[in-house]
Amino acid sequence: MKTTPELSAGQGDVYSANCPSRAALALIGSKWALLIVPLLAEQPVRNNELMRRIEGISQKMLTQTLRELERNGLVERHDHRTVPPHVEYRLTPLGHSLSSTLVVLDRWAEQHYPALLAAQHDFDQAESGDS
Amino acid sequence: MKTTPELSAGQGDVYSANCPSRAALALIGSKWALLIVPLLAEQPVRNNELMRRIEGISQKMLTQTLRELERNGLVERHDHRTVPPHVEYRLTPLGHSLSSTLVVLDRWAEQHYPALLAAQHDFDQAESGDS
DNA sequence: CAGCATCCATGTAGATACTG
DNA sequence: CAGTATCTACATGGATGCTG
Repeated sequence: MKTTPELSAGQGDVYSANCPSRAALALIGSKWALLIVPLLAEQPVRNNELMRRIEGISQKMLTQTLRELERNGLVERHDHRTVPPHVEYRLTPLGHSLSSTLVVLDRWAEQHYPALLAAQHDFDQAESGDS
Repeated sequence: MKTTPELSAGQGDVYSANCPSRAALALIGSKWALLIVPLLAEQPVRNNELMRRIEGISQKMLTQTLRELERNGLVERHDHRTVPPHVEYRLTPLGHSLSSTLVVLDRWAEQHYPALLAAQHDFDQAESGDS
């Protein structure tokens, strides 16, 4: 029985600076991918609807993130080639497998952010009050 | 008293730009927190060992991330106040609850990065080859 | 509607040197 | 050993205007 499992040792893990899993982690942990992927898990969504449902994202970052997700095989882009343009984004099977863990992360944030805010308050109080 | 606010839609979710859960998500999804938290889940770790085990992190980013995690109630800092200094970091219960989802994310990256690399290859091929 | 190009402000992160 | 301080390079990301 290993107390330090394969998580922390050797090649092929996220703790190795040169392992590509680092880059993968950076992609899937990026600010907007964290929101886009779980949203696409429900059903295919168009560019414009993504803009509306993800508050605060810019067209630039949306396209940029979608492209990167597409490039990594997590998202498929379907251009209906109509006028006016109609482009749908949907998850690949690989994207769905990722989404199932990302939704858990999103829900963790939604459920626990009050605790984080409370902790921040206490911490900042102690900071200003210590002598 | 409601300890768990509405989680479903509208306010209180990560898709609302003004919701603090966005900031929470940014913290827990940050490059280094993604690595530090699961590592601390195993057992308390000292600063120096974190530096060694997390390849590529700088002292600055390590301290900075640990501080932010501490401020948000995810990590506890134990200063033994000895000479030479001996400081241990460990997860709080809240931190452990987060860690259980982060380890899944880390493992996803480790398991699927070959698929991402393959997709990148195909995508880049198609890019340069399309007409 | 979808998206690209450009400019520009800010944030992030590394290197280095110094301190309790 | 465990930080802090400072400076700087670079990436991130927003605003705007234009195109198919």
